[in-house]
Amino acid sequence: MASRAPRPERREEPLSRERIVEAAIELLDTAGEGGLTFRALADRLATGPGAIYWHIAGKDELLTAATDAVVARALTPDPAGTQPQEAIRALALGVFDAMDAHPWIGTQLARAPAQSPLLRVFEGIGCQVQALGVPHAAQFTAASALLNYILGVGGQNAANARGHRPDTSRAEFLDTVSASWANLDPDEFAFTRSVAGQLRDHDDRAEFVAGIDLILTGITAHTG
Amino acid sequence: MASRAPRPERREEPLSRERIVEAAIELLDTAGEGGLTFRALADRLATGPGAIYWHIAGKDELLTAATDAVVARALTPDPAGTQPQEAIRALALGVFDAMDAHPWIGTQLARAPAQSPLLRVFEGIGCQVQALGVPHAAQFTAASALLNYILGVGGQNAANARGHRPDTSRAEFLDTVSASWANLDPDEFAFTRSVAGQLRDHDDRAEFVAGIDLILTGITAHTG
DNA sequence: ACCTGAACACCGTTCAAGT
DNA sequence: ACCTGAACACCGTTCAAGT
Repeated sequence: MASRAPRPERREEPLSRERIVEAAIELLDTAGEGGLTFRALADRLATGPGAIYWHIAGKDELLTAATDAVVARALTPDPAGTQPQEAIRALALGVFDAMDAHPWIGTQLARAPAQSPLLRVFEGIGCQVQALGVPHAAQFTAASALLNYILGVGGQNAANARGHRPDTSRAEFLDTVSASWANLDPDEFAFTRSVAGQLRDHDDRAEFVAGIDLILTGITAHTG
Repeated sequence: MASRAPRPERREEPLSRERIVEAAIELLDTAGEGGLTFRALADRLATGPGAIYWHIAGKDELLTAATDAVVARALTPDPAGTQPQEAIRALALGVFDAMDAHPWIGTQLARAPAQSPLLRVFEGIGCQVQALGVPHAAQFTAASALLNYILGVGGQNAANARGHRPDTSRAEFLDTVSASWANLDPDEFAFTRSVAGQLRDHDDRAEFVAGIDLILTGITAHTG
């Protein structure tokens, strides 16, 4: 009665770090954050769980490598000559879109110590902050603020993705949350109730950029 | 040879949801995010793992309840009559200090769906954003930006706390990271290298408020 | 050098049995 | 009603044995 697992593809190529990471990304995308186990991964690669350890030290390294690969793809170098503000928006949107397509990297980035690939994002933002003419002493704060905002959004995206069934549409989800906000106690949650409507109609991506722009306004306020 | 576990305190009071949550907070604080298991918790409460399930649905609910309790304590109502900007700073710092004392809530808040206790923070921020005179259409964006920034910082704090041994001092940790930044490839990480010094000397808490102020500047830029 | 898969030391969770 | 603790179905990880 035990149904056969979806038969693993014939393994022609030998195992490699890259094939393992690629399979892990697929598993995370299709089965969610809880779906990545060494056994499931080994099944997909038509091998035993132990084989993976020859190429990867452990689960932490696997998760980091998977996040690294996805973020690296998102960080295509922007065309030279763009204005700093536009370049920052492009960079941030690149990360946002990657987090939208692979919600699990939101969780992962929030957990990653200040190492690659987070550092690459920080570097990219920082360069443009410099280009904006922000005084040196304020550059660290400015770049950190932008990065932390991006990470916060990513975490929330990941949490929301975990929160509902993958088949419920975005609009459906927003409707549900919006309705629950509208039903909150008016004494305790006056503000939240008042923006419940905005939540229902909002566009995640536009909202995300609006936040970036808000911070950019703050960064450049004293710069001219 | 197996050393006795630190003997559980005599259990005089009956088990209760509150005692369980309190013990969970202690365990998370002392043993870290990985230290909270139903078995360890049961030991501390001088009972079996199954007993806990009579009071709490499962681990997710336990984690949520623990975070809820800690955040609730941090959100003491600020004295009436404070300026909105100051009230937002106080609110944010309350959350920051809580995350500093209990790094695991950084992870937890980043994971929490838009439910309590996150919602209470959002509500508090939103009220003050209203008080700032931000137009209604922009209030949601403004409050979200602040909240997401706070969550991002919390996630990084938690990641850093996980990253090093609990006995290494803050200064030691910053020294290590700063040194590793200073050793990065100058071609790829010019900006990051240039702020390595600022990282070593910075004050987390002051840096956090500086970020809040940056966003507040952006929020009020078009308001007068 | 690389792969295999049984085995180990854990988890969260359940549940029959007790009081 | 509440507690107990063995048992179940998992995990990540290791490792002797194979090729």
